[in-house]
Amino acid sequence: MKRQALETIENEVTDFIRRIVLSERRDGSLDRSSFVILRQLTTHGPAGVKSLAKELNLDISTISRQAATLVDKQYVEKVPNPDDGRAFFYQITEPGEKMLDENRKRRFAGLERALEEWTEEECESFAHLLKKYNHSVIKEKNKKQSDG
Amino acid sequence: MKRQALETIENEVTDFIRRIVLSERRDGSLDRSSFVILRQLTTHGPAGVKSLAKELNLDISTISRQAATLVDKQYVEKVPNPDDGRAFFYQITEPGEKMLDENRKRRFAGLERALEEWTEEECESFAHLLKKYNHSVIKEKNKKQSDG
DNA sequence: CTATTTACTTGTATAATACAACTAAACGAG
DNA sequence: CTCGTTTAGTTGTATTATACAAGTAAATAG
Repeated sequence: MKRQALETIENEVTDFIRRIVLSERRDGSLDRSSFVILRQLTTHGPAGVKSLAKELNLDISTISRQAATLVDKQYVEKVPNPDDGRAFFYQITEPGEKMLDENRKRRFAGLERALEEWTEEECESFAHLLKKYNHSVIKEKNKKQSDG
Repeated sequence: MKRQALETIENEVTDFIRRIVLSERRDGSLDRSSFVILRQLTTHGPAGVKSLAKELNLDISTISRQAATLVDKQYVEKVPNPDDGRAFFYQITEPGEKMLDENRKRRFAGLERALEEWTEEECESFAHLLKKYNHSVIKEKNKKQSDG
């Protein structure tokens, strides 16, 4: 029955998050927000705080500070926008890319160890459903917003 | 290829978390930690801060404060342990159960809306894999700890 | 009966976050 | 061109979840 499945998802999701949020904390290196910003910058190209904030669903001020610490660590460069004296592009640097890559690898390795005994089909199915889930949630959120 | 699937999982998981952590924030009512404590108390019965901390993988002090706010809100009662003058049991109250239940319903409803168009098979499969994932991660964590 | 351990609380610190106030550049109306 | 308004970004302040360390009081071991 679908209801049963949804209940399980609901329960497991809570655990899922707590577990990951916690495990990330100890992970050393990049915290989640830095990771997410760097990832956004590589996958979607240079951007200013405003668009980053929008893309990542965070407050501008949050991004502003986090980006500042990334600049500090020299993982990103703050390039003035030639067409607008107020605006900047944050651009990932060589060391930033490297850091992101290492982090990805580390995260990936943890996952690989955990899912060692999963079959390929299970992995693929989970990947697919997780992705689908994310899309469903985005869609639902947009719908809700346009409803008012 | 399994590697591809794992990469997708890794990517999607990051989004997944950010999304949920954020959406929970606006949810009003119970925050995640309160929710988790209440849920733990209903599913595993009354417990003191120490065992709760262990079960939930949080610091004792964190639980202590969170439990205190739950006592404040009268969602749990702090019952002295008759066999040990230092110890207490936190016990969910009637209003606490009600609150938990409402929250579960609300979370559930959100999920249901988001997954409206999923087939039953997809839901079941996702529920199953999420659960399996959680277990895999716990197992991996324990292994890592016993390794040293 | 004292010393140690245990269950819990409280002090302090950090990190991620939001909202609100601020600064400076850009833009639009006259 | 100047002035008021909007926009991009920063900074002040507050909140929340968290951990670690120090403290308190009860229990237990010698």
